[in-house]
Amino acid sequence: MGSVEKKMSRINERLATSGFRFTPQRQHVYGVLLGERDHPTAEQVFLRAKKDMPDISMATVYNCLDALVTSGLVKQVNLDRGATRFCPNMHEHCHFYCESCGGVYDIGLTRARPEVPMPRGFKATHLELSIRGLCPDCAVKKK
Amino acid sequence: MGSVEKKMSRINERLATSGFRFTPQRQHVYGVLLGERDHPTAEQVFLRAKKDMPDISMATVYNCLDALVTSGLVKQVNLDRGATRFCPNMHEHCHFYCESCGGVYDIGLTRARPEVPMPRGFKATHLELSIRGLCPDCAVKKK
DNA sequence: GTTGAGATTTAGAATTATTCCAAGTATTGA
DNA sequence: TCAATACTTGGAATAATTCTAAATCTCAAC
Repeated sequence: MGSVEKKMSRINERLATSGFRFTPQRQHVYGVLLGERDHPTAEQVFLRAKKDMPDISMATVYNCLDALVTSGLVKQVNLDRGATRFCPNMHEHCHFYCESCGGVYDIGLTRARPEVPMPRGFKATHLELSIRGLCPDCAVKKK
Repeated sequence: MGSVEKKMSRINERLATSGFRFTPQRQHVYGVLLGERDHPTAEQVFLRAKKDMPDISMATVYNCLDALVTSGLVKQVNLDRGATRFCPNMHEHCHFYCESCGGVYDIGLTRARPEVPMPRGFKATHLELSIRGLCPDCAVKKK
């Protein structure tokens, strides 16, 4: 069983443990995210989802994305003023944001996570690292 | 000369080196950010700025914020789906986002920045660390 | 299997956040 | 002084997200 199939099989229980139902729309939206790992916006997910499920609505796409995020199957990525992007990669990694083209890329994290001393009272649940700069294509063009 | 005055005196040259003019509106917007360090949205900056400069417009606030960000005087902070927030703290630090109340707090970074192995071709200009969780107030309430 | 409660989906309206535009004003340098 | 350019303003336009109400579906209890 491939990696994508494994992920798809986990969606049911993951949704359930967060109190959500497993629906064709949620499965399909998750499939769209797994299919093209380019950190699409809700709008892009909507357009892609409509190809195989023409009646799906934007409201449902938002609902599905929210359910997937809450269930811990998908990450929400906010790197600039534009639309939120979505990422089904739940391995520890960080995001690279290209300040020229706006593209977002996953960067693997090999080292241990950085230690941050929390001031008294703050309860951290997780840590996010992002990097801004130029992606390879834009770095070449800017020279 | 206090810290705020020092910062205000630097705004002129900083804007100039980025090709912007030093205007009363830009000075005032910067002052608003320095005055209350709670990571306000553009809307909040607008409301505060209007108190002492009643004719300033929303478009100008966006223009000023953009100029300040481009000049390296202010950071733009995107942690969730909501409006972009602005932060005049340019010391190395990270942001704590409270998932309950949406508040944003500066957290000092004592340790060295984490090392991230960049894939070939990517040119990183800077690194951002953010932490999600519960702020002290919300942590107590949730118990 | 019927029934009822609650979850989900849908289209579209509403709201929020940001950008764009055109006209007037200010500033700069020749 | 003049022209070019930057800046500000109000309002329109666009983009992103949330809300609403009605229809549909699912599950569990009966």
